[in-house]
Amino acid sequence: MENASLPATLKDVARLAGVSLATVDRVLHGRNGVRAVTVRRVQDAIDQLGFRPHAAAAELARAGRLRFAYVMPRGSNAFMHEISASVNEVKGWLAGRRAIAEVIETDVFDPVILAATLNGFGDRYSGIAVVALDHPLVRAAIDDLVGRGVHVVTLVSDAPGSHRAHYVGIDNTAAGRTAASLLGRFLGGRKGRIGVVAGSFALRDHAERLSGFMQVMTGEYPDLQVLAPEEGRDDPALNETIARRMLAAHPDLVGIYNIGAGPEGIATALMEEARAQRVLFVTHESMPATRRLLNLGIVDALIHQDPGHEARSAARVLLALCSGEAIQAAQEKIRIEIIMRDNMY
Amino acid sequence: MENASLPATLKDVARLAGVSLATVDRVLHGRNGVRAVTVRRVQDAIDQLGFRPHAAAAELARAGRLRFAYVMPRGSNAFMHEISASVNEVKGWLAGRRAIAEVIETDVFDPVILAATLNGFGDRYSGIAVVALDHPLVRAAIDDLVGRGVHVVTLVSDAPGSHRAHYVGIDNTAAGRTAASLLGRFLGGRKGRIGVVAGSFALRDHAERLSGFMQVMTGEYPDLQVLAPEEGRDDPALNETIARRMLAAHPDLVGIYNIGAGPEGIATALMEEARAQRVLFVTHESMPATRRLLNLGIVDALIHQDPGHEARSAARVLLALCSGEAIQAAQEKIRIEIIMRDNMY
DNA sequence: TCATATTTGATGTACGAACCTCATTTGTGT
DNA sequence: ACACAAATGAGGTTCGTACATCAAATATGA
Repeated sequence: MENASLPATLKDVARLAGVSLATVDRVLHGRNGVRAVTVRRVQDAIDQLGFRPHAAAAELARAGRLRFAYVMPRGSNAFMHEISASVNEVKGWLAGRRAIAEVIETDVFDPVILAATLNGFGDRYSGIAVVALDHPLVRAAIDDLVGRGVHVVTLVSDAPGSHRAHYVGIDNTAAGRTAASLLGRFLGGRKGRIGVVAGSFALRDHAERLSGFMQVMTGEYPDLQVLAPEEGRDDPALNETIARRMLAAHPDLVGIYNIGAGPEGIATALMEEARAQRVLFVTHESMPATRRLLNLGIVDALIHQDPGHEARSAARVLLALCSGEAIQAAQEKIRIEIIMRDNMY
Repeated sequence: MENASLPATLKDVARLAGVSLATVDRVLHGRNGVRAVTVRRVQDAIDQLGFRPHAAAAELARAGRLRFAYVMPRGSNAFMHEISASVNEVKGWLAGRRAIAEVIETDVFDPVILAATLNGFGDRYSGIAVVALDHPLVRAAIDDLVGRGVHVVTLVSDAPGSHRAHYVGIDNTAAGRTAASLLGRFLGGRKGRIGVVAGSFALRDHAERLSGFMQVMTGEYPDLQVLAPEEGRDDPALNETIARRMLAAHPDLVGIYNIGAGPEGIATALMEEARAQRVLFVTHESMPATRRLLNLGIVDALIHQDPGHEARSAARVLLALCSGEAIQAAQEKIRIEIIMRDNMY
């Protein structure tokens, strides 16, 4: 690491490696025409000096602009729309950094279509943020892109087996645990049954949330019995039907955890239900609709991930990856936020 | 806004305003020697073109000329140490952006000393982040700096009447409300008394938290009676004494809210207390000590503000202020985080 | 060993803004 | 109209990297 006073520059690397600037440049950009021995010598110098390209200089010198793609689900739920909206805000910031972002909408829930979309990119983009699907076809498409030198990060929904450089999103197991803790604490010792509504258990994030939820419920709140989870396909109408059926079948229902989207349906069912004690309701994501329900007292708490932070984080990470900068782990960590009436924003 | 295809540069501004690059530069940096009419003409051109200085170019040209000071409390509580530690990490990031940050430790709780420290800075720094005190002397010192062209942001603790450009910290009233909601919800209808321990009501943030706490308690939880708040001066030992006295005097004490630092003392008192039903405990800031208490089940929830985010945010804002960049409001908003066992990090 | 291919060096330009100096123009008061 | 100050222009240098070109050195194969 040498002297930490001033960051090392390319010139320093060249001097230490005993080669010219041009050669360092070739190594740094993976251009061919450099012997393996020389490559190693340069890389040693880079390591020894702790050299990191000065992002601003790189950006300034970059001839063409960087092109990023955000691959988002088409016509999906409100939360995804919030992310898309945030991406549009990020475009302005990226423009200032001489990078262009495009939002590509596709059916991310169909592995074949999503993989085809990714495969069709060629090398149009230098970086891609994709709301992924944990499926062999998708993993293969991602790995193919990475192999061709495209930087890929997953957004909101991960594809853990792939070679994506980074996952921008929350730990969904922990999110499920958090939901369970909140319900358990808010119920303060009351006994009864808990209903769980998910979008689809085929979605990795939903399955993980459920798993975390069950961990805590069975482990810490034995007085609360969780009903068999049901799939509402993120559809408010279907969710409403499910919630009504649960309420009717179980007079001792004391709480509902909605794992996916479409909480409005469940809220409708709850609002028409008159019980001595309210049925608690925990759902995900802070959005106009859910904030309204929180204010009305229908929803008791929201488990939130900040779409703005996610969109920005993906942009920062892609930019860092493209320019060889270090990623600030602490900054890019997406938090599981608990939102109640008073810390709403 | 003209043509959005390519961002406008200084040259474009100069051409449109009909002046030279040098004059634009003078206007941009508030150097004197430019007629008011000319200044306006240049600013009109800037607005018309939507000119934003190219961050990377500015950074590159800056080359270490920016000096920032973080004015932090000396020998204070653990949370402040966490911020100081974060600031040290930020130094590295700032170094990469060719800006220099220094941490100045002083007695920020004494208005005279703090004001003297600020007054002594002259124009050694182009930006200052200060853990402020809401006091006329301090406000005057800040205003003086601002008047001399130094960019000032307040950190964690604000000085609302001053001309500081930005406050990096949470809404403490809302934080107090959040604490009350959590206690209220966790108690699930139990009746009883609530104890409140603060550091000092002379500290604006403590007073604000208390105010928010009382708002919610009196408004929403009439079954919970709040005892007269006590001052523990952020001292664990004193806090322990206070907590013991509260527990002894009130068999119906069901919860404690610790507004300031030193929660360990209260925890000690609580751990030695054997009651049929636990006394709930809500305190501020996620740190090793409080996370331990959360894991042990002594603390039920933490109201947290992320010191890393605050240190970085101050750096970003100062950098933006110094280089005429826009501040990303959504990004710089410091959130009131609710931490439980499962979303701890 | 020679011809050829591969690897490396030397050098220059560009990026956009910050900041500097020195000349020149413009304005002001008398 | 003059001196003098204030305002402005012109131009250069710097930051660290990307990228291009051409020459020189070295390695490789027949």
